[in-house]
Amino acid sequence: MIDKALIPVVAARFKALGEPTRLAILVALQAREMAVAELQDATGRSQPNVSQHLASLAREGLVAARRDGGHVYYRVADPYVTDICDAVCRGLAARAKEASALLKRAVASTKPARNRRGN
Amino acid sequence: MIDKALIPVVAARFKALGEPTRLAILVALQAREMAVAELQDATGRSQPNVSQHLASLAREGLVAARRDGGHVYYRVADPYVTDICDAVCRGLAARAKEASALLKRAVASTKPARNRRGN
DNA sequence: ACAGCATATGCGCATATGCGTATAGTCGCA
DNA sequence: TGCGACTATACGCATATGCGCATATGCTGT
Repeated sequence: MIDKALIPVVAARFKALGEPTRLAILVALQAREMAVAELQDATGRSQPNVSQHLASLAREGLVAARRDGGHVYYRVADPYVTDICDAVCRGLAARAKEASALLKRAVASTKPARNRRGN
Repeated sequence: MIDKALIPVVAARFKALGEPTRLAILVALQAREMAVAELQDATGRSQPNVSQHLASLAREGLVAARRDGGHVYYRVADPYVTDICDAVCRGLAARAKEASALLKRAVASTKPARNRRGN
């Protein structure tokens, strides 16, 4: 799976992804490259905060910047980000499905069910 | 990619993965289910700390516990964990390759190269 | 050169988080 | 039931982290 020596490196990357604002930035950038002000609007955070999170993401190589006049446009730099998120979502979906099945059964045994013998 | 409403949920999962000790636990459990004491040995952390991290992972549904006598055996509960890590590693590999290429070129232009014209 | 917008950085604060020590709970066994 | 091994929880501490405010830096047009 993962080499033991790489654990801190991989963890750092997960850590970068494990913050709602940063993840929101990445999601927004999935559609197209955006300037800081646009990302500020997309996330509802202050401009300095967005800049800080962008710096974190850039340090991890997850986004890259491009200067154009007075604006700086950011884009997703790691093509596997989508794959990563998809895999996480599959896991969450499986977990949700399981949980809902458990709930259903719990409810069924709480309401003894009409027209049914043996409870 | 990700629904906006799910961002906090997904981020929580990444956060759980974004800690070296927790990631080390998951890597160890990839091989086989293990008791807490074994994981303590595998990670080099104190027993209470391992228990805490296991609790975090369990809350996220990433691991599950099974009691057997005086021992509690933990196993990976999300089958997609491997996929997630693989995707992250692919991204890291791509980034490393790029960086090494840049370094090579930098070195090449620093040592102007013998038997070569036009520098 | 100056004014003004867009972005980055420094700083302080409140909270979150990882860690170890101490302690409590759980189980099997005599 | 009492003891010992295994695991979970409580607590306190040091550090890390996210946040906004203030300010610095960079670029453009006048």
